[in-house]
Amino acid sequence: MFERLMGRFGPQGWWPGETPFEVMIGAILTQNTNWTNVEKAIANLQREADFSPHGLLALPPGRLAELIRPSGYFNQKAAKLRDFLEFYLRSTGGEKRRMRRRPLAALRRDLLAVRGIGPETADSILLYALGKPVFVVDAYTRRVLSRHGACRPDASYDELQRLFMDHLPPDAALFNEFHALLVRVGKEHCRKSVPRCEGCPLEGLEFPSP
DNA sequence: GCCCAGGTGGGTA
DNA sequence: TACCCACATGGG
Repeated sequence: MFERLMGRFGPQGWWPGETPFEVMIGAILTQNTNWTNVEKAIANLQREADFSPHGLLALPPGRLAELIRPSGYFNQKAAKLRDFLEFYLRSTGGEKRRMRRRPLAALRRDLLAVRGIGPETADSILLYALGKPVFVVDAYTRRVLSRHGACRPDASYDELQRLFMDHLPPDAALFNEFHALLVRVGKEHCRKSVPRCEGCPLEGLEFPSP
């Protein structure tokens, strides 16, 4: 799958964010939301609050919600962002590299304990912000794989994650590209409304039955 | 107007 | 565990 996708689309250059911190904020804001809407919200935060953890946390909660309005679910996401910012400051204690140095399993567990961070957001932060070899599963991953008979349509997050991580080397660069490519092919060929994958580069691949 | 978008947490049985 | 639901904007 990876070779076919890479051959068709080439490197995707993910994640679209300047700093690890920006990637983390983007990971929360993009939950069930189009990335272009997230870009508007991030632009607002950069313009109005210098995009620093302390700067964002210093905003009145209502103001924060107003700034991220374009990303949708803005009231919920404002509360999630504040909870995450508290966690971020606690975890780094002013020393940004501290989070990256922690053992992976413990860090993932602590991320999942933050209100508003579920498995996909936690793993996106681990992989795309911190460079950890963790495979990110999302709606596209499930749809693309089930369309091509590589998993059941109702496969769980952990099940899908294991499918990749048990069969690939723990390589963050590989996981980064693979997930981004799955999103790309999901958008262009395995769309929800189009049951046929017209011209899909994965056409004809065979998988062992689950 | 309608569908969709890089989910998550709370409630209920 | 297995559903069901609220949350919300913006683009095609």
